[in-house]
Amino acid sequence: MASIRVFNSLTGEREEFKPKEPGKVSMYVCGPTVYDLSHIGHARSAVSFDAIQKYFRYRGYDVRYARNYTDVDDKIIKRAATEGTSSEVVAEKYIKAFDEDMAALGVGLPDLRPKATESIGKIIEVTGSLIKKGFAYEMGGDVYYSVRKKADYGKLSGKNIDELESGARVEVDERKKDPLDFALWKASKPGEPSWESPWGKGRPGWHIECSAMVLEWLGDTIDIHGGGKDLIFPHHENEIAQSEAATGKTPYARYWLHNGFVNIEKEKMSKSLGNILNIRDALKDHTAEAIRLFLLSSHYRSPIDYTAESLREAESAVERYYKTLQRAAAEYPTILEAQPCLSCVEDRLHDAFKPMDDDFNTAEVIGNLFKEITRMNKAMDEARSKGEKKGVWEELSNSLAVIREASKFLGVFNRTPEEYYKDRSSRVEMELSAQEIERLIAERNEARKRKDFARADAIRKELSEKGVELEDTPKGTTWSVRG
RNA sequence: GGCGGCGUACCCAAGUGGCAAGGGAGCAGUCUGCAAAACUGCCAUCCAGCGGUUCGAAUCCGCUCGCCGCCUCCA
Repeated sequence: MASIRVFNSLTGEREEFKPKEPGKVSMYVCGPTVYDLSHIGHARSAVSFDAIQKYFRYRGYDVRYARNYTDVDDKIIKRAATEGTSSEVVAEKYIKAFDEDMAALGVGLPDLRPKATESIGKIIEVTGSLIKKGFAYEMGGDVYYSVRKKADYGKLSGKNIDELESGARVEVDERKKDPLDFALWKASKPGEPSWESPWGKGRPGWHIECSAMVLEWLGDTIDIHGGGKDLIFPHHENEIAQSEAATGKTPYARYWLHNGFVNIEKEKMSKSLGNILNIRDALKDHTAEAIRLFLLSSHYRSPIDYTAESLREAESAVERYYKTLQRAAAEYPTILEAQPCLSCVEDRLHDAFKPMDDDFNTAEVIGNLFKEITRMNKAMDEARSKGEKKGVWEELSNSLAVIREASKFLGVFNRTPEEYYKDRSSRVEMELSAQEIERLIAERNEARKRKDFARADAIRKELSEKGVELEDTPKGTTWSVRG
């Protein structure tokens, strides 16, 4: 079996993926800080790594995948204050919302979903050992990591300490020995969530929690660490520093994978622009499947632009697939239920999925799936014009096999046409009931039989104005709701 | 100022040394009472520009122009 190549942010190159233990993959991806609804950027990260994780499994790896919830943080505390409630309540509320959004997008549950607050013991332990080893120091109840204690600080982001400091954008904190030193442990103010520690009551800093959760659940060296590109500095840089200092083992993560950003109509999503797109708002306008297809239609490291146009295109692409399925089922009953023959398409599967082995190129795989869709339609067209169905069933079955295998890791094209159209119909406020539509279709077909095409066209027009589109097929008239 | 990325047709987007995937739009045709869908054909002699390396480059190197990200919480 061909090996998988991954782009490693640490080296800036594509490398052959060699896990620490053959056949096994340990993987950690930074999850959300749960102080608000998650946005389309979280969706991209989650969907990208979901596909990656599923592909490893598809390829037979034994995967242990963790994605955390940061449930103790300044923003959560602030939010709790404005809502007049506790951090715990805020965190729980948005963890639930995040989980719902992920489920809607078909993101599988990671094997482990640790919360920062559940690893406080480990955080204190790691912090303590960093002090003991001289990498961290205590200052009035705070504990800081000393970035100058390890020579290789900056190796992930390609920065060096002196240049960072000349940037002078780092706030100066008198308690720190060096402006770049970061908090491992923060003394808590009254009313804030806090835990007893050797340095008094306090709470963990941001970076240490991920290190602690990784060390606690996955070990000293993991295979893959993922997250958004923006986390490279300082978050992941700091994670590497503190983890490698604490364990004395290098590397902390063998491969670092970072996904690109989502822009909205060519602009960066930001609070100040007020263009943060929540996942649930996106789901109001588009099907989850179209959103997922859109996210996977570009390489995970490239920036992508979320626009009304690009989503409409994704929606059309999804519809093209289900229309083809619907047609296949109409012309070749039971084709969708039949067991496909995987051994018949071994070579095609290999060719179609090969791009995944080169840094998870989902975009190219999707392109290959559309070739299969064209192939299905072509076979059915030829059979119809020749009046000879011989061989078509196998042709359809083989293409379906390829698409369905891909859907195991892409997470799209995995529904029946009925489910798809039902979902689309339910998204539109229907002025007409299904029964009413069926009645009008029957009336129109009567008119067509009488060759009363004026009446027939009037009914088509009437339905169209209400968002219902008709299609006359050899098997009768079908209708769908315009998305 | 420092670090990094990107620039492929009307739009989106693969391609990472051997004669430019795929989706959308458009045009023409087949089919259809009409329409839609589907299918067929057309749609980048060229991959921001200029040099260089090479038998051969969109793909490697250099320079120029343009866009973007990070350096501060951030997926």
